[in-house]
Amino acid sequence: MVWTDAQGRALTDHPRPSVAVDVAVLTVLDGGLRLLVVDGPFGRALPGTFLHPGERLADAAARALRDKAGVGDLAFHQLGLYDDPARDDRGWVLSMAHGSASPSHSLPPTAELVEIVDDRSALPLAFDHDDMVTAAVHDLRARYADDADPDALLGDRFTLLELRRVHEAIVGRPLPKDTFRRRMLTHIEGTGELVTADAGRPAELFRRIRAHPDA
Amino acid sequence: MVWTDAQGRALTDHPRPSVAVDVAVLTVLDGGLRLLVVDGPFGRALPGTFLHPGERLADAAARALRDKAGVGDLAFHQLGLYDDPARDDRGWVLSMAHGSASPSHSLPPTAELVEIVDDRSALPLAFDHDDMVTAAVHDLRARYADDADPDALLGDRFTLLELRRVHEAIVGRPLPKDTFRRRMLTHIEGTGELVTADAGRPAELFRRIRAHPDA
DNA sequence: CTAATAGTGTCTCTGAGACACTATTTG
DNA sequence: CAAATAGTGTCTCAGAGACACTATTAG
Repeated sequence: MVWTDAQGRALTDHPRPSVAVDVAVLTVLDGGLRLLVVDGPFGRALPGTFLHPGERLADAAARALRDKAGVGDLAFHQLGLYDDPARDDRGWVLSMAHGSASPSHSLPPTAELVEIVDDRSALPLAFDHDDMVTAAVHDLRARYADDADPDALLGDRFTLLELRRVHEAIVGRPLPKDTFRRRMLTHIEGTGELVTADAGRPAELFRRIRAHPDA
Repeated sequence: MVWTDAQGRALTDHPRPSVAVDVAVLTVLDGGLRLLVVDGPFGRALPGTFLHPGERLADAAARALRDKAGVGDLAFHQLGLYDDPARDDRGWVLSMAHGSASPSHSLPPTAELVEIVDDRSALPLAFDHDDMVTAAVHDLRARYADDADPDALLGDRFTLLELRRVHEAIVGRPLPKDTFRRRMLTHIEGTGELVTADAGRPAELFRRIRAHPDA
């Protein structure tokens, strides 16, 4: 049996698009957001690849990160499918944009990180990757608005100052320390441990609390 | 010049997936959420279609709604790309799920509307369409949480009772009328007009306010 | 001691929820 | 008049922001 679409054409008669995945990996460095980019024949671009036959999108995205940028084990999620037929000169290519956030020390030292300015890459990217980056930044901001550190940009344990620096980089403005502390205390819990910096009173180390208590 | 991927294969050598679009159209009827479904060879399913060569996803989704369900002129947005290689027995088919909301009176009288119970279709759907519906319901709820009527489920003018009924259907629980009124007054503005129902004091008609004042 | 950083007490403002009240219509 | 629906006054509670205060370290 051959399945046909509404126009009576067999499925296999349809020219099909190539499907790609691209991943916008964001990180926090020097108090600001940065984006992982790779250089290729089209200039600076997000790490990406074409979907292999039968492959899952998540697997393709992980493969792109590994092969193009040398990073592994990142969590990411879908942002949107970019579908302008003219978005790629090579032909009809749809690309599923993914967003990810990861601590800068987990990226290879050779990784090229460009600044995020005004929710965009400071250096222009190939294809429609600039739009993907803006979507990734907005998505990151939305997910950090109501949680402490959902993407584990910090390690298991962290001080409230470290957590606040991460949030400030993501929202792009300074946050009041007292309000921030009280707001976060519903999402994190103190270990008894103290850690001392160069000067001043030692800070307590906190850890994330599992899930939302209302879920 | 022939572009190749990281494995050195030419792009055109890749077997490519079929790409489909599916649309979860939600509406409010009799105080509850309903879903527009169509009957096909696989049973009840969301209206959908295969992407035609060079076509935009939005155009394909609009075409599916027109051809499969007889509805036009709906706004929708992307929910996610469903990519399980085994999701469709006919072969390798990726499907971009879209969500939409539209007033029930704008749907054809013959449209089949199934109830939404517990964020799912009361009747099971083909493929992975049940998952798409749940995503659409959550998306709808998120977008109505901070706005009056972003998808224009009501007409230009409406009473606060009508608006509250819509929100109650979407969040799935009754809402207190006084709090709801005060919360909505930042998103809507009163016309001077009054409208009288069967009994009781006439209600004022309101309209949506353009955009968020903080944007 | 001072400088520096961590953390708290408290006031104000705003918004949600609860509850009772007033206002305006039909019959 | 009673019934029904629209809309308001007001109290309480919770959370955000502002500001000043206390606490604990290094030197």
